[in-house]
Amino acid sequence: MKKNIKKNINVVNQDIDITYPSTTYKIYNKLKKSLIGGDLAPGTKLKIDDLKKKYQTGTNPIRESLTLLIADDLVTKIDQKGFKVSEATQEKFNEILKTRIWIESIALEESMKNKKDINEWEEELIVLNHRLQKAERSLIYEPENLDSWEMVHRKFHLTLVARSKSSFMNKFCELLYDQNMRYRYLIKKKKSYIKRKVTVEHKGILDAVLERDINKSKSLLVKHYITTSSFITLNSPSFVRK
Amino acid sequence: MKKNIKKNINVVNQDIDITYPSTTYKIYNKLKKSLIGGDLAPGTKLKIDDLKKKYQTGTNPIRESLTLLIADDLVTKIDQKGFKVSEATQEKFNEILKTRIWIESIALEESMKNKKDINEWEEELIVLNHRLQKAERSLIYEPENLDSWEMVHRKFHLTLVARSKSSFMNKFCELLYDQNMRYRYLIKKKKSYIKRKVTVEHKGILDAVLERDINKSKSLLVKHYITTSSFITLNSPSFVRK
DNA sequence: AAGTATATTAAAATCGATTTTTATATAAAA
DNA sequence: TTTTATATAAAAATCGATTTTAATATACTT
Repeated sequence: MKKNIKKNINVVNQDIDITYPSTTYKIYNKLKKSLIGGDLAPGTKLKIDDLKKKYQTGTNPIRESLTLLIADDLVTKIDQKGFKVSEATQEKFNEILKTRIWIESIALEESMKNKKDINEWEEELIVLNHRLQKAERSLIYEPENLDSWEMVHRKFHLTLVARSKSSFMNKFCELLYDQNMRYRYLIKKKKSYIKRKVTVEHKGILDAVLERDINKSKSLLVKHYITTSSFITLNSPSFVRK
Repeated sequence: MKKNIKKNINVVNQDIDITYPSTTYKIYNKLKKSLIGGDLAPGTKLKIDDLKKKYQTGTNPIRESLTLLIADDLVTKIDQKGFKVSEATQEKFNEILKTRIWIESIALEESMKNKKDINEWEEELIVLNHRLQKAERSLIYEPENLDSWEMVHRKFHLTLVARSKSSFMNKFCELLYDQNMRYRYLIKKKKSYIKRKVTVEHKGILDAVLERDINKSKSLLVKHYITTSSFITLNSPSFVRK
């Protein structure tokens, strides 16, 4: 018996193929949303049976999703003892900030040195920045809404550093961005996060990129990260749960 | 019914706990060895049923191992279409080399700037280099033998860059080292790899580190990587399988 | 012959039950 | 009381069968 009608759905006299993602993929995304959005407190034990009930599915998709989330450093596994939500500490946040600065400085420089399709890239950044200025900043994390401030912001920053011609660098940047985002939402949950006006900073970075001034761009990007991070740390002395 | 006697084995009048790793963990390591050692050709389809037979185990440990290997970039998954051995291309190798140079330059510099326990670190490097000079270089990959040239070499290089105080940097370095190692073994399988005399180069890097000359150390490390890579690329124009 | 629909086969993905291991509670000994 | 052993409960890990999806082969149509 079929659960879903998945193929050859007849729509206006034309057969089209609709392929749905696997259960694992869907659960992975739902869990990831909860983890980054701060709905699951750091250190929380992730029991297979509980998750099976919650997501109405079997052992396999749950375990596979959790295994995927290890790579994102959102879930931690101890062999034979199961999974838990990765801890969030001040030290780890400092590592994320530091590493982002190291990695993204290189990635931005390489993106700017890379002349291939540089005009298209600059135009894309202008459009993304424009959307960012218009978007309303929400308190909740909704990755499925690609027009949300958060998702446009993510795209803007990742596009900035995407042209180093290294898929590894791109992956590292993405990982670190999501890690950083998680900490922002953890702080929000503590209601101690001050919504900053970052509009001017983004415009500054964009202008420096358009001027093709590599050092200025890098230093503004780094300054942007340090300023934001100081807001996170000053207002919340510790992430460590009780 | 128990498959293994795993606990409270009485040895010389004393009960000790011996805990064996999970099947998943064991299969993961075996597969990783095959993937890095070049026993599994790039692009090969990894069928669950075949692997179940080969490793005499069920679906779950196989799928979970493969999922773990995605994070190592040794296995690629397409949703609903299964797993395959990650492709190995000249472009990807160039990316690995480039990214290693970027990342490890920072990591080495930070390792040297970090004065905490610096003497112990230098001594550890001296010992590792000594062992490296003595070790015989083998053609096959045996990660279980920690005294093998390959494993000592790995330890030497990773120790060199391990003190940046960023667990992310350490993870990136490890990932890239293993990726690079895989390409070396793929070349070996093609019998086109010339065993180089790298002893002098390692000694050079070590001496520069002991002199605490950061720029010299970095430039020798980079030179070491570029020289090695030129041997890989020159002697084997393409990794792409037929 | 080339394309399109249908049937068949193969493989991926999932399920639910079982086994193994760990964690907790209880009882016995020092 | 603290420690150590044993029993019980809970959770992780695994298994084997079933379901779903994709790939392939076959028949049908233009």
